[in-house]
Amino acid sequence: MSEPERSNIEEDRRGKLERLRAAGIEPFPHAFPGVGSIGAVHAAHAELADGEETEAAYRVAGRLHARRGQGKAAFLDLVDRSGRIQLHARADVLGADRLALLLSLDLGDLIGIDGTAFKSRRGELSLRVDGWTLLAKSLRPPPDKFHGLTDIETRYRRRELDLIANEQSRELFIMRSRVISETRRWLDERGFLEVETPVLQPLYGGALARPFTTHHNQLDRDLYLRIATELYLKRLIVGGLERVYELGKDFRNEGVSHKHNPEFTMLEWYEAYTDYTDIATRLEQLVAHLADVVGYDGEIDFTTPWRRIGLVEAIAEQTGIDVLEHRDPHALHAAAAGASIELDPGDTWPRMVDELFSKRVEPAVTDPTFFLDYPVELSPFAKIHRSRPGLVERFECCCAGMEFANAFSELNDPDDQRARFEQQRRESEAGEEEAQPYDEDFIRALEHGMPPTGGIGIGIDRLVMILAGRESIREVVLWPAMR
RNA sequence: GGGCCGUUAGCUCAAUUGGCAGAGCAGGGGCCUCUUAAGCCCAAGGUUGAAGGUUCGAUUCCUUCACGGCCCA
Repeated sequence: MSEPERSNIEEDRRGKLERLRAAGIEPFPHAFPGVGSIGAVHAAHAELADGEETEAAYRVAGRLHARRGQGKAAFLDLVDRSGRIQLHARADVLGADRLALLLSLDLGDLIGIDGTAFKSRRGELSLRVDGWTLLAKSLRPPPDKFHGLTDIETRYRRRELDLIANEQSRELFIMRSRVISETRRWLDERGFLEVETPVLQPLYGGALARPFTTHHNQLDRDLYLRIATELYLKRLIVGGLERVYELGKDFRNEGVSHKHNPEFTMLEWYEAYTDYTDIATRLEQLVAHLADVVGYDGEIDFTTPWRRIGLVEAIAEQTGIDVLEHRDPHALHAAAAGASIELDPGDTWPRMVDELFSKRVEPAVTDPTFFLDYPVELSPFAKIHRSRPGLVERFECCCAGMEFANAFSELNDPDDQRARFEQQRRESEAGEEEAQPYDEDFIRALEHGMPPTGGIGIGIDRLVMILAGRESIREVVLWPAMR
């Protein structure tokens, strides 16, 4: 993008920059040691009475956010990551020249403050400015100090401005960071090993999705960006690492929507000697813990144990249709039509089941719920159900109308896995673009023997949406995909 | 991909049936020592997303395009 003509406001700021330099002030110094957080100042003086003064000195730093002048004194607002604090700058403390220079700074400038805590007569904790340092000159005007930045496109494309202007946005991404670090800590404490598997893969797999393709110049071959970490992680289970997880980006070449971003953060973990019911227990404990840690105070009840219901039973509950009694597309289509639900008559039976679930069951979920046991056709990596023919041991977990986790008793019979790949190949040849490619290396690994294993994938972006009460994935991804 | 809506000053928003494009904040010049969306006075700030069309005259009506939002696929 070419540099647009500067506005008068920018010219004014550059003029001020030169005046500061002429006055011997370095507008871009190298460091400001010993900075404390504004939040810590608030925490230390919560009990101060209105009008009460202290001797407590602090060094803080942040962005100049507002200014209320009074001639020979002024109030300024300083904002850092932890919050906002009011500054009181007085000519009788600073001297007329330093006060004037301070007041000549622009909103958006980064400054460091040495100050003494007191509470104003109106009851606001403040710092009396004993000294100040310009830390970086801002050459562009910040967003509106009162309205913040409301234009949605600008908030996504120029997230730094959103973070400057909107405290809720800042809090959300701090919360997201907490969710991720706490998840790692929680898994580490339980003996899981964090691993890193290839993002660039010669063959993609582990999910029903279309991949992004890229090219390695020297090897002169196409590579895929991973759509899941599943198959590599299970090879680590074969290798004896027993409990592994990976938390990172997956990439799926599909449309964007309020719950889909083409690159998204996925947590997958695999635990030897467990099945999907053990995984369900771990998931509900982890999420309840995260909700507690981030101080969740919304409508959703994360109290464990969560409801567990069969997928078939859940569909029957919402639609009155027992899909297992209509085990072919014609019969199911007719049954759905009888319940005033329109299905695509060209779909396969498992697709219709998936459609009924997505349209009727998922949207009705508020509190977190496990939906257990899926048609085998939809689940090429899940183990056959120990007692229900035609189904596999799999659950999806939904909350706030949205799926956010998917888990199986992992298929470890290499011959069955080979048969599933063959089935996927037939679907691919029939035009199914999301079918799995045959992965011989994975089969060979299974042939060496994989212990019974439970595994799960958790959509971290969606989990953050749920915990933050946001309706759009774009609100919880720093730079969401834009056209 | 389809439908609906939007794009006006740095930011947030107005503008009657098609009739001189305005305000608040920010920025500039002044006044002001407990204010907090501080206040008061003065001056400035625009290719109304882009291109084309209708018209004496277009922010307004029409067409196309770009970008975005919401809903649907």
